[in-house]
Amino acid sequence: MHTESEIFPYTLPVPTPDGEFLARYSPKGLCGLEFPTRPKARKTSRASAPPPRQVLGWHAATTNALRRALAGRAPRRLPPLDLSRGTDFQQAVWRRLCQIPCGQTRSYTQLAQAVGRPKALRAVGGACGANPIPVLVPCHRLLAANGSLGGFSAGLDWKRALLAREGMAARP
DNA sequence: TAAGTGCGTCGTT
DNA sequence: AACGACGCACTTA
Repeated sequence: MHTESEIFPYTLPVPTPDGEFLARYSPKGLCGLEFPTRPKARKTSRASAPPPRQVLGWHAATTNALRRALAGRAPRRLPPLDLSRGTDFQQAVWRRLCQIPCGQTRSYTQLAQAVGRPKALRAVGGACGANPIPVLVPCHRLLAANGSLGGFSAGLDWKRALLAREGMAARP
């Protein structure tokens, strides 16, 4: 018997000029995105179970959105994002991140205020580090209060590059 | 100015 | 109970 939980998540490659990202799909939508991993063997999608039509549609949206985001342009349309695996606090942070327009930045403090926990700025950093869909959920648009980069799970080079492509300059 | 230290704060493990 | 993708005050060089 095949239940959804046995088949999902589907993992599909996303070829981009920056390398091959990996997109993961739950029954609800895109639930994970991974930066290109260096030399190793690619984690392939389950060959035994071809993705349903719906997932392929989502994946097309993901591919277009990601390529556009990597070029420093706002995606025209996003696949449904499944952020349900996060805590309430994390989901609140992630949703708020999605409201920061391309080409703009906020501070960790500002985001903490925006989710109604003005003193939880450090926890906001933690939530960013747990962001399952980087780039499309733009955690790279959060900078430290003094304008410096702050941190980035995938490496500060990525954060710098993403911001630069959006026309943002990181403070030396 | 730049770099390092200490501490408050709070969600997560 | 310990640990951060923070921020601020303060000390040193």
